[in-house]
Amino acid sequence: MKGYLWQDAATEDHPQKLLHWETVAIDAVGNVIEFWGFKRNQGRVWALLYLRDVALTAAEIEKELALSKGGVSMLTRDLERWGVVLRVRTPGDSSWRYRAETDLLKMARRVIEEREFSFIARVRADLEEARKLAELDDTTTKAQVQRLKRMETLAEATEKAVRLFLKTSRLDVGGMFDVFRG
Amino acid sequence: MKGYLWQDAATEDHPQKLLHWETVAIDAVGNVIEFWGFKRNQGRVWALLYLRDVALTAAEIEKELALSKGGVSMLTRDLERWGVVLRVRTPGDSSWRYRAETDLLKMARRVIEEREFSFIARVRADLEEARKLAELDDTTTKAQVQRLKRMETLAEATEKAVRLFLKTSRLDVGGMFDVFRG
DNA sequence: CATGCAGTTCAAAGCGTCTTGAACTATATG
DNA sequence: CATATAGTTCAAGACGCTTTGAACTGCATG
Repeated sequence: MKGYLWQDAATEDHPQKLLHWETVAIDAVGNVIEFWGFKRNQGRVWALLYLRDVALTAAEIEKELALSKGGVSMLTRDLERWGVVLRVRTPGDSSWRYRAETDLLKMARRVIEEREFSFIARVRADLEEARKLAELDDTTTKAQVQRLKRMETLAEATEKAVRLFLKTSRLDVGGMFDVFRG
Repeated sequence: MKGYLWQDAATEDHPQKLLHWETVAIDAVGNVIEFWGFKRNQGRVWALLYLRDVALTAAEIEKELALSKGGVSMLTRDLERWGVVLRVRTPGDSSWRYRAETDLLKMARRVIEEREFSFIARVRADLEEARKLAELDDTTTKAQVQRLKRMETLAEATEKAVRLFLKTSRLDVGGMFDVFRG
């Protein structure tokens, strides 16, 4: 059972340039994105770039969010790979800058689709295998086979629910995309 | 990002009385329940009791699933509290026995309702607070307020999606309850 | 009411993931 | 092409959750 810690990052002793409301919003996004199974700091970096609406350097991100140099490098790479952050090089500038590109739900959906579906498929396959093996075994009772089938039903219901979750989020956010791009 | 390890518990060096298909089914249930944010072993204990369909003692559970004494005590207490396992004392028996009572989805739904909804409510409240604070600040641009509103939309969409997930699972499993109780 | 087994508790260990920071590589610039 | 600065990598450390196991409590039974 995952614990959701709500530590205010501004509690740190590092000098913070972030405004209080920025901290609140950035951490809120960090928490949602963690809920979706990503790293909290991936959400925080995206949120900072999105709120500021200017391209920031790695050094600036590092300072604002009190992250390490290596951490920013990895986090921006992840966000870039997922297409939610763009890396730009302004002429006459010696370092890269990062800019929020699109919304996060796209990224969340992609992962749920790729990872969670295959996960549930695997569970279903295992339960099916177990039932088939049990049926070959003389000592298995009819009631046990029934119960294995009921477990399969459980997994199927789960898969169906997740599928619906994705579909809904896609519909819901159809409108949201426009808002985001507006 | 959580890794889902699929280790076959039968790989252990402990003497196993579990049949192979039992192991497969029990671990599959453990994996789904972990996906829902519970402990893998809570699912495994429930699955063992459900498959066997007889009341087992803590010592038997401990042996079958290769768990510790203290672990079984805590796991059965959790399952009992959630109402998915019943503790029974047969006359002339010096120890308690445990029996699977109902399906697991009920328990998963309850937690998603209680914990995840309040979680998302908190995210929404934080984003709203941030926006209100930002609006009081002269240096905040209109675009920034817009972006904060868009983040709220994101959280709202998430909440809506989770709500739909619950509703569907409840409907879906309306039928499943009967199957489970059949 | 003594004895032994069943059951509980919780500090410490285990384990997996995330983050750090120092060494390294790549790139811009004089 | 030398030097400084930006960016990457990854082993080690930090952190949080789960499990263990030994000390403890409670309960049944003679």
